Amino acid sequence: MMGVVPTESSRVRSMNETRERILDVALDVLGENPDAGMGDIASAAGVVRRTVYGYFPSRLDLVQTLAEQAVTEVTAVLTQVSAGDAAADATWVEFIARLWPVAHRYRVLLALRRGEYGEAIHGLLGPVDELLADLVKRGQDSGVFAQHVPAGILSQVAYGVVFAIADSDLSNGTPGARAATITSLLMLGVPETRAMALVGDQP
Amino acid sequence: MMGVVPTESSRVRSMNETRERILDVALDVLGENPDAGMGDIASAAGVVRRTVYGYFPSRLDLVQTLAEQAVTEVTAVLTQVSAGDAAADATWVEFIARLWPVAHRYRVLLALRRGEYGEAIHGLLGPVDELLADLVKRGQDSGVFAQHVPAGILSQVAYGVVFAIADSDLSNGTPGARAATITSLLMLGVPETRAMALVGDQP
DNA sequence: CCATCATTGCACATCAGTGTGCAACGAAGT
DNA sequence: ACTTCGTTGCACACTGATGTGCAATGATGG
Repeated sequence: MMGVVPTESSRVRSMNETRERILDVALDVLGENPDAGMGDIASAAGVVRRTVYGYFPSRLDLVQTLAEQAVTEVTAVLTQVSAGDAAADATWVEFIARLWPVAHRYRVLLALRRGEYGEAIHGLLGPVDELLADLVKRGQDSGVFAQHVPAGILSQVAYGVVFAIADSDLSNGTPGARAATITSLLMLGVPETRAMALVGDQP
Repeated sequence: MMGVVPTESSRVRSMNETRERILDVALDVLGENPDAGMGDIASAAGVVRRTVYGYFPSRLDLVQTLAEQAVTEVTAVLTQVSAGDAAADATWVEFIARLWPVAHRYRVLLALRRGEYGEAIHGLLGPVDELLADLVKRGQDSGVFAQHVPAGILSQVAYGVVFAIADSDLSNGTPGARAATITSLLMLGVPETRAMALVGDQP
C-alpha cells in the first residue's frame, strides 16, 4: 500500500545511508551545541563539509528536514496513542513513554525555536501543538485532568516540561523518563496515588 | 551599614544610567534572540556599539554581569522567603510569586546556558540550584511535598518548569504566573484543593 | 575496460560579528 | 575660558561560518 522499495542499487543505498547518518549525528551535535557549524556536523558524520552541502544546499534545509522528521514521529506517536479508548491519564502515560526518546532526540529544536530558524520550526510544530491540546482537553472534559488552567495553556506547559526534562542533565536513562511521566501526571491534576499506580511504584 | 552613596556628580550618574540601560535592554534583546550581537544591544540602548565596549570589554563580560545580577536577585528572593516559618507549600507560592518577574527577566540565561558561555553561567548558577534543592527537601521532609522523585531532581524540574513558562508565549501578565504557581505546586505533590486555596480560587 | 558518480580536497568569495584605535565633538566640572 | 571625559563615527584587522566551483580520486555498474 505504501512505500515501494524497488531494490535500490548499492550506490543509492550508500547515499541514503550517508544522508541518514548526517541527519543522525546532526541531532547529536546540535543537541549538545545548537550553534555548531556545518563543519562540526560533517566531521561527526565522517564526511567532509562539502559533502553535507551536496545533500542539504543550506543550513536551513538541514534544520527543516530535522523539524519535519520530528513532526512526523511525534504526530505518529500522538495519533497512535490517541486511537485507543483507554482513560486519558493512562493514555498520557503511554504517550510520554513513547514520546520520551523522540523528545530527547529532537531536543535541539526547542533551542533552535528561537533566533533565525524560529519561524520555520514554529510553523512546522504548530499541528503538534493542536493534537497535544486536543488530548489534554479530552482528559479535562472526562474529568480525569484538572481544569485549573485552560487546555491550550496546560498542554503547552506539559509540552514544555517534557522537553525541559529531556533537555536537562537527567535526560538519559529511565529515571528521567519516570520523573517526566510522574511530574507531568501530577501537574495535569492526577492524584499522586493514581499517578504512582499508573507508572508502577517501584521500577 | 550597606551602600554609602557619596552624592555622585552628574557625570558619574550619567555613566551609571548608561551602563544600567545597556544591561537592561541587553536582557530584552537577548531574551528575544540569544544570538543578538553587540550592535543590536547598542542600538536598542540608544548608544553606539563602540560605547558598549567602553563598559564591557567583551561580550563575555556583559553576559557574566547579567548572570551575576540574576544570581544576586534570585538568591535574595530565595533567602528572604526561606527565612519565614510558614509551611513549605505556602513558602513556595510566595517564592514563585516573587521569583516570577526575575525569572522572566533573566530567561535568556537559560538559553545561553548552552554553547560558548554555558560553563561560566552554569558555574554562577550553581549556588542557586543548591538553595532551591534545600527548599524542596525541607518540604519533602515535612511531608508537604511528595517524595516520588529525589529533591535534587525535583527541584531541577520545578526550576525548569518555572523558566519554561517564563520563557514561553504566556510569559506576560498574571495568567502565566498563576499557571506557573499552580502547576509547580501540583508537580510537587500538593493536592489540587490545597493548591487552589493557596493561590486563590478566582483571581 | 570504460563510464558514471559520490566523494574528496582545495580554491575562492561573501558575510557577519568581534574587538581595537583614534580623531573629533560637546557637555559637565573647575 | 579651559580642561576633562563620555560619547561618537569612522577606520581597521581578525575570526569563523556559509555557500560555491572545480579538478582529482576511487568505487560501482554496464
